[in-house]
Amino acid sequence: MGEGESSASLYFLQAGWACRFATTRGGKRQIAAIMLPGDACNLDALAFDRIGNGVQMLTSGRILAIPLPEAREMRACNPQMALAFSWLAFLEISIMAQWTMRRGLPARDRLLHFMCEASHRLDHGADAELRGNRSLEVPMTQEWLADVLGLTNVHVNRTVVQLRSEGVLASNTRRIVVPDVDVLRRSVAFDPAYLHPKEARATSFRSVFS
Amino acid sequence: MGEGESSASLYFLQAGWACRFATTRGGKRQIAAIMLPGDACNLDALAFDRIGNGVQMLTSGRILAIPLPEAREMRACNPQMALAFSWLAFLEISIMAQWTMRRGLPARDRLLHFMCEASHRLDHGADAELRGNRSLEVPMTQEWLADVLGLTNVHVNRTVVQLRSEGVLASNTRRIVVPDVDVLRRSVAFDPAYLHPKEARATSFRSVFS
DNA sequence: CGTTCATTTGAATCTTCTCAAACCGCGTGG
DNA sequence: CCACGCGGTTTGAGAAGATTCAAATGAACG
Repeated sequence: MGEGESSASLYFLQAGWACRFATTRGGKRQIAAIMLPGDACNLDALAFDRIGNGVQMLTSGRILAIPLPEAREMRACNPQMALAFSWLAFLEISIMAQWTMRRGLPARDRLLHFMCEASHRLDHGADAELRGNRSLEVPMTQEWLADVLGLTNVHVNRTVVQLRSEGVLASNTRRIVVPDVDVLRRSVAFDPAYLHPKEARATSFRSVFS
Repeated sequence: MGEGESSASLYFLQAGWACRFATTRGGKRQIAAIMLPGDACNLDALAFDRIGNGVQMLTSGRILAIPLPEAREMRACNPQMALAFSWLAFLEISIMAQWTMRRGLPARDRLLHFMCEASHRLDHGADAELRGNRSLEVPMTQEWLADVLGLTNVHVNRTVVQLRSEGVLASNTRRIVVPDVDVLRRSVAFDPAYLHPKEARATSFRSVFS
């Protein structure tokens, strides 16, 4: 799905990692959000004709597509569904506020904060396989990670090398690995409240879309 | 309204400037959004019990408060209203994505981009008085602006001084002034598409809340 | 094996921050 | 009327963090 296009369906990610991105005037790719199992890829299609962001898979995965008219129908006729949609939208807002905040942190904290977010989101996400894991695999090259964090790939690399020497990270090509999530979480200040982990992710909802 | 509190009402800004902010662990204030006439201040109260951000006025103004139960009632019983709420939420998402992106720009562009956003939003906002003005008054100290842009007040100042010497800005104490918005818009790459200016801001909506 | 993509390293440079001090405008109380 | 304090702006100098450009190394895949 390219930037500025209009999409015919609403997409829900059921397995795998994906991201939403924009390309700046300077030709640089800016990743605006990452999607994990259970997340919607292009909720805004419900409201706007033209989508601001492109969407791309980071891994192989499974996607559920709901034709837009059908999705709008669901929203209009089923109040539970409408609530679930808007709950997802507000969660996105909450997460994006943190992404803005994160941009103010130094590179090391920025990277660790992102890893923490990912691990918490997987813990509460739709893919039961991924919940409560001791370790975390982030299926991104350092270059993609740089676009997520708003850093250069070079600087991300220096930071990764550093964190590896501290034992917080491991990495092979195309993957950043957190061997022990507990160690990660102790190494940076992270308050998962903004992910609203406790509040039911509209339970009826998960059973439908995940 | 403080951070982490729960709010009893939904607040709509009818006149004046306000902002949503969070305080970081380091005690620094991070402004997550600014609200202009016609904007909702705490839409997320519709979904979450505890609000992540504090809300504060930047100027005197006028606020419309709708008790939460009543707002939820409106959403549930009036499909038009529900659509309007969610349209506002998606607009917020779109704007916040740009705020993240903006953090990747150098200070000068960051500042100008923000000014452009403000001028466009005022042009399409609820306060008719403010529409189509040749000049723009941003009622913020450089220190607040720094918190918006994620810069230090010192660096904002240097940037302001520079832009003033170029004739793009003027400023007296407590106010940044753009004498000529056209000059501003020519001085930085800015695409207002993300503000979805064309799409009706749920017209029925504006008449109710503005 | 050669090609391509990703990671790593170095050196120079740039942007922004920090700390510190001076300055200015404005209102308050002496 | 003046002295003072306060919040906001301005300036300087040094340091930290991140970028750029360039090149070397490594891993995977046909």
